[in-house]
Order: sequence, then C-alpha cells, then structure tokens
Amino acid sequence: MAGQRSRRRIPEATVARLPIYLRLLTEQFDEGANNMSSEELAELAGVNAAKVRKDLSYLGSYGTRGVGYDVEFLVYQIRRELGLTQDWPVIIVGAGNLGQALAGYGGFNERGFPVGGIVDVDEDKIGTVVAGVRVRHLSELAQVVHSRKISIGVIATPAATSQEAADDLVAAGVTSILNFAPTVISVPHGISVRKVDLAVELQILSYHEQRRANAAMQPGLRAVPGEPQRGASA
Amino acid sequence: MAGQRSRRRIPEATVARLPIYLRLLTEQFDEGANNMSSEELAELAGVNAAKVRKDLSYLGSYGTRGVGYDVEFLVYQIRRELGLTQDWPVIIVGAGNLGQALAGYGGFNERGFPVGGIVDVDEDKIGTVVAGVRVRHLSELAQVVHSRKISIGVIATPAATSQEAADDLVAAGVTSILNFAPTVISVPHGISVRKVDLAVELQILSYHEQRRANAAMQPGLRAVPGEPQRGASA
DNA sequence: GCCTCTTTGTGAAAACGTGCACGAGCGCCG
DNA sequence: CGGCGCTCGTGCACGTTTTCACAAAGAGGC
Repeated sequence: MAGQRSRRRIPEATVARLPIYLRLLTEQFDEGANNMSSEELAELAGVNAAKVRKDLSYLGSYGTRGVGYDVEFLVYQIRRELGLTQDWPVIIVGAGNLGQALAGYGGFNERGFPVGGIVDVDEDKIGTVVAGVRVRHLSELAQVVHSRKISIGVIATPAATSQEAADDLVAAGVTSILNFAPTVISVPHGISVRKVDLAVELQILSYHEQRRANAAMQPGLRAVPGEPQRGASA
Repeated sequence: MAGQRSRRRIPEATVARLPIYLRLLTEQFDEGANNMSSEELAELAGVNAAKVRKDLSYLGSYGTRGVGYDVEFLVYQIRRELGLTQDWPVIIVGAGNLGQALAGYGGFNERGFPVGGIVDVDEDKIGTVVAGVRVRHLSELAQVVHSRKISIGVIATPAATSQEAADDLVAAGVTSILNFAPTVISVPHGISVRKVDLAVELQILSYHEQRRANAAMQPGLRAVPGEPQRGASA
C-alpha cells in the first residue's frame, strides 16, 4: 500500500507546520498518549483541525476514522518526511557572539543537527574550542564540508560579510543555508535559504503596537509630528 | 490628497517585507542614493518589482512616475507606518544563555528596541547586571512594565515555563510577544505573537535536503529502512 | 508646448492557502 | 451482524497573495 507518498510535493506552509506537530506528538507520546485526534492536535498546535488533517494527509492516509492517529506511527512518518531519520551536521560560519551562542545551544545536537564545524577569519579565535568544536580558518571550510558530508550551513557573520559567507558555503557544496545576518543573500537556484532576523520580527510587532495606539485615538484627529517634504535630501 | 493612508489595513505579507525594504533603503541612502526605482529595490530585496510597487502603494502614492521613489522620504514613511518613530522598550523574561545573549545583542538598542528590563526566577541571577540592565525577580515584572511603559515582551525561558511567562506578560499589560521558546503559547485575542524557533527552521531545511537526496536516487527503488508497524507501541 | 521615454499605480487573473461541510470508513455495542 | 457514533479525508468555496499587463503621469529634449 501507500508507497509513493513522498513523491507528491508537500506545500511549504505544511512543511513549516510539520515540525510543530512533531514536537507536540513527541511530547504527548512521552507522556503516555498512544492515540490522538486531529482535534486534540489542533488544539495543542493552535490551529484549525481541518488544517491538521489536510497537513497530515500529505504524508499518506495514516489516521483511523472514528479513532484518530497512532502517535508513535505518526511521529515516525513525520520524521521520515522531514528527513530526520538521519543526522544533518551543520557548519557555522562566524565564531563571534552569535556563532558561539549557537554552537553552545544544546538543542542543536539534541535534535539531530550536530555542529560539524565552525570557521572564522579572526586569527584570535582560530584554534579556540567552542562547545567541543575547534574553530578553524575560513579557508578550511570546503575541506570540513566534504570530510563531514555537511549539507547545511549557518551564517553567523556580521551583515557585511554574509554574502561572502553564502558564496563560500555554496562553493563548498552546501545546499541549505540558515542566515542569521540581517541581509538578503542571493544564491543559485536550487539552494534553500531560511532567514532568522530579530529586527524584522520586532518591527512587525512594532507595526501592530502602533496600529493599536492609533486605533485607540479618536480617529480623524491623528497628530503626525513633523513630516518631511519629499525630495528634501541633501 | 493622500491623507488617511494609515487607515487602510496593510496585508500581513506586506508588513513582513517592509522592514526589509527599510533596511535596504537606509543602506542605500547612507551610500548616497537619493532616488530608487521599484526595479532596483526589488533586485536588492530579491523579489518581484510589481510586488514592491504594490507593497509601497499601501503606504500611499509616494513614487514619481518615470523617476522612482525618493529614498529619504520613503524611509520616513515606512518608519512611520511601522511605528518606528518612537522607541519600543522590551522586557526580557529569562536571563539564561539566550536571555543574556539577546540583551547583549547591540542591534536591539540600535534599532529602537532598548532593553527596558530583564527578569528571572533564579536567585543567583537576580541582581547581576546584563548589558547594563539589572536582572530583577519575575515578581517585579508588572511593575517594570508599567513604570517603563513597555508593550513588547520577549520570552527567553525554557520551554516548560514559556506559557507561564506569556501569561505573566499579558497580565502585566504587554500586548506583543516575541517567543524564542520552542512552544506554542496561547494568548488572549488581540495580543500579537511572533515566534523564532531554530529547530523548526533547521527541520524545514532538512526536509528540502531530504527531498534533494531522494530526487537524486533512481525513483522507484527507494530504500526505506525498518518501517514500524502502526500501533506497535507498548 | 508637444512628443517620447520611463516608471509608477492598480485592475484583473492566476496561484496559493484556509476553513467548512459532509461522505466514507472504522470500532464498538447490543 | 446490523446499527450507531466518532473521526478521518477531501471537494468546494472563500480569502489572501502574487503576478501580469497596461493606462496614467511626470521629466526632459527639441
């Protein structure tokens, strides 16, 4: 039966939710739950039950009508679909504050993403050991990537050198990049990039705060302080 | 003319891109660019030019046909729309590794989100100073929030206590939350929540890696190791 | 002042994601 | 073994987001 489930492409929105379901299901399993309905899972995940069912249906028909989903089985299926049945070592570019914090973050290893290498260009940092991994020079990047069969790179450099880091990673053979620098990096087609940008998140929240503040005022008499004229630049 | 631009609601997808445009425009302005076309900005942001124009059109009609956008003026308008004409102090809950790293991250202050307070429950941490801010006890949270007029809270606690932290923040009057714990927190209607989850990001990348690996194999003879039977739990 | 060139602003269409509603299937009880 | 109750899987309608395509309009040359 259900053989080529992984053939069909899973929508990106669903892929982004599967890790959430996975974590919740794992937790529930550890607490002794063997079976779970889409309703329960939806409640925990804070989403609509129909969405949960549709998401899970992309994996195949693994539920039992009238009963729900077998938690252990579903955990396995999601892990399989996400490629979590194997470890994916990562290489961190940049051994500054952020790079060190990331390397030191235990959850990395624990969830199947061991730190396979850290590189930097700062001679002072090279040779130091962060979270059990020796910091190497950037020039050794390709070698580390090959010898450890690394596919995922993490950019933890300053913004100014993030594009360079991306180029180096791609040249070394890395095909997925997690970018912590507040920049848009450009990569060849076929390379996956995800971005984590603190400032963007805060600014989105700021927008909503600002909106609340405006809504609270009498609409109509909104005070807008000193608005510059267009074209007023030096 | 363009008076009540901020009345209309801006689509969430657009709000998420405005901070990117803002950063790029600011950079370009600092490098002496006074004018910019949607095409150029789209190139820098890695998106479609039509999207840029539509996004910017939500702010009002601030471009000049045949010419482009006045960079300084646009920077001001985006900042205004995002509520960045004022500072938004944040309170950090959790002074562990992550909380300290966040507090120490200069970009916070620099971008208009000064750390207005850090709280924890660990007696050993209380009283210590992180990035110039004294760590206080969780019980003082509401007081700090009120006295500093804080609207944004950052959860940097372990997963187990993140919901509690969220509840405390909401009770104290915070209306926006940035959650770094790998959990789904539930909050009353009207509170904004954004999530930053490292593990989720890596697992999404893992999915794409796995997909590439599968695609590279001869389709049809895919080796799937030891698949468990459903309902095989203890 | 008019013509041409450029780039905006925006309808309309296409693509994508979400939520409802309900048929289908399974387990359990009598 | 039939009926009942529960929950999955999914077609369909709706809302949102993206993309296309083009009229509108300013700038500059002549």
